[in-house]
Amino acid sequence: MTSDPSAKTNTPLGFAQHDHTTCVSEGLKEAEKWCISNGLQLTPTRRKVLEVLLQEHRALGAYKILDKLREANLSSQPTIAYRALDFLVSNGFVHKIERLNAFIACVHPGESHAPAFMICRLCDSVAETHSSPAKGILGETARSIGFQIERTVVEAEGICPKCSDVANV
Amino acid sequence: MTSDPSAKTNTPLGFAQHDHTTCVSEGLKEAEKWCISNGLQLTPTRRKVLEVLLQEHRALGAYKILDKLREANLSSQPTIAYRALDFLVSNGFVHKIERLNAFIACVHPGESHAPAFMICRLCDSVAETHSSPAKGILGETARSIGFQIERTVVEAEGICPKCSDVANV
DNA sequence: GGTCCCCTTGTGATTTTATAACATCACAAC
DNA sequence: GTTGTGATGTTATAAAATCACAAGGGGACC
Repeated sequence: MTSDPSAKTNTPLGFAQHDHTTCVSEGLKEAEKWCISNGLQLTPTRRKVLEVLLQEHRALGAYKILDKLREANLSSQPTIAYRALDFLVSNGFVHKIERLNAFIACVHPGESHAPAFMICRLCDSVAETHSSPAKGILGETARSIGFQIERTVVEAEGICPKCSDVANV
Repeated sequence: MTSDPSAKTNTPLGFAQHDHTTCVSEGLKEAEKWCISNGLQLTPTRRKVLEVLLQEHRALGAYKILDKLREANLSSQPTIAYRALDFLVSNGFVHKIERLNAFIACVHPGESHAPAFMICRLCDSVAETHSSPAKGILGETARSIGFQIERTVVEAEGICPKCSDVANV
């Protein structure tokens, strides 16, 4: 099975080829806009953390991020990174990948969504897409017993198209 | 392997009232059967860990479990607990709740299934049900881009019926 | 009986991830 | 100027997970 990376609007970034330079600049621009219009501060530390994450379509652990902060002559204590991450996660710019205890930049911040992730266990890349767990069996069950879903974690682990191709060659 | 003939297949335990004494004994019995027929050893440590988890319909962290092992005069090093947990998870007797970095006994071991969990953020109880993420939008996306899903993590966070009632009284 | 292999456990150290507790700083409002 | 608020700084510690290596225990096989 060969993957066809040629663009499909439905193709999640991360596994697909794309103009990556815009990912960072666009992402930062989006965040800035959102912060301004919501009275929030995209401070240097927060901005740097977001930038670092936007540079990769993979999840980074908090301590890897901390290293990057240190390189940038910003503060170097765990608390700092976690605080920035809290802010970014709360505001939807970054998601936590629970399966990896790591963080990844959101590919379409601002939109409210129920994100889902595909994690390649070979190359560690992560692609974001969306799910609607509340519409499926889980949602039915929850409604039937009176469980109020506030948030869902949906993470699929497996093999990405690239690694799949390599394995078949 | 059928484990649960009664009609509660659609009602997750954990939030529901039920005869809890059987949860432990039945769970252990199931595990024993499975191990015997598969040439696996349900050693004292493994058995104790499973027992501890069966006693609660909530997730326990590895170190909480370790405490219980210590109380039972079994070994007290993290490695011990993690090894037993690995075994139990691999064989489907226990699931890891990624969101909580904690573990919970499976309510219907033996059946192959894609488990999903509902986690109450107020009382910390956890109920297991099942999902079919591969059938929804996520599955479609994965197929369309050639991502091979091997395993899914589906965890819903929210408020359980009990806590919901309390809040409304 | 011996010995080999495999699975399991024992032990100690270390790494990775995350939070607690408390002090300080900057800026705007009053 | 004082106060309130949000952000940062600093130190310490808790919690979760893994690594490396030694040793026991029981079948299978000769």
